[in-house]
Amino acid sequence: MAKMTDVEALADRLHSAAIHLLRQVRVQDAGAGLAPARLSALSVLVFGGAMSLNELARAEQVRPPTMSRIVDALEAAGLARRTANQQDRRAVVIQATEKGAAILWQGRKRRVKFLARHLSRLSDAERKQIENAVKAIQKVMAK
Amino acid sequence: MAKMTDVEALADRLHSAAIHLLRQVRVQDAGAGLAPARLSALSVLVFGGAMSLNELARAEQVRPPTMSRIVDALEAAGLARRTANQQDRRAVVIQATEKGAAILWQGRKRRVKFLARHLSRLSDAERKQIENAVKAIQKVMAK
DNA sequence: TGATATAGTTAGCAAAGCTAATTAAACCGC
DNA sequence: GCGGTTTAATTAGCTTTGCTAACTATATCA
Repeated sequence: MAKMTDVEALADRLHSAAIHLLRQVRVQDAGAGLAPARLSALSVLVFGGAMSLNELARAEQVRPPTMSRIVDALEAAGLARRTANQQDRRAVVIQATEKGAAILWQGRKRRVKFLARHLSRLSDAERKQIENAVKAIQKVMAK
Repeated sequence: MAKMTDVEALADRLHSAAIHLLRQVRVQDAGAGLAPARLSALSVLVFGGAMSLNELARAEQVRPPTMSRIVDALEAAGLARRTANQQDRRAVVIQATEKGAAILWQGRKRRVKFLARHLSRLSDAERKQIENAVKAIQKVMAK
């Protein structure tokens, strides 16, 4: 690649590593029987608690109509529930059901165990490096 | 989260960091005017050189019919070319055009510069940690 | 040569993204 | 407190990207 600074070369490799990592992890999600966008939205609901459609759409970096349809599907599958917001009757309150939370925990466990199985082949020192790198990335990519 | 080992906790945070990183980077790709799967396939062609449809599909972890349609779109946009394989006349040879390579380099540059801008706010030591982490991840996720 | 395997495409479906337009409620200025 | 504007969500309709099943054409092999 023509004339890249060191930082750019690092950025390039970090990007590539993130892509490959997520590709492999995504294979695990097939077992959940829930399409990726739905699983991801459900995850936000389970970990973030009840929220409005706009909030959920923003959290998932998706437009409201897209999220509206995803919530339709989650509701149809009995994994989430829309209720009225009494303070603002234009808005809806979306929350995960018990069943939704249960399904999500299973999927998350599968994914994390898959990754952990790989990471366990590394040395403690290497894992420590990854931990520090994750911290640095979170710091710098936040907002 | 109920009873997670240290390695699992690290896996969880690594997973989350990768998702957030790629989400932000993907925003940059909007500027390429090329849908994500097309951009990604084109990238494989530019960096991996000419290959068959099956090889390209495998590289992108996608089924042949899906890739066939993506290549249709790349051809229609003048970014890739199908030619006959003389040794095996069932197969096609797919390669990026000059225009395809040029577009890809632009997009890649934009993406890498975006990431590099963020990474440049870190210390040398932190970047070194990320570099080591990337190496460890590549080692362990390869294959 | 005839059966089988392989490369690619076509057809048709589902999921997930978008914008534009619509409906209903809330808010605000006077 | 009424009229205009803003905001929350949905509906409609398009595109892209994924899949499987079925088909065509070529290659391979017994």
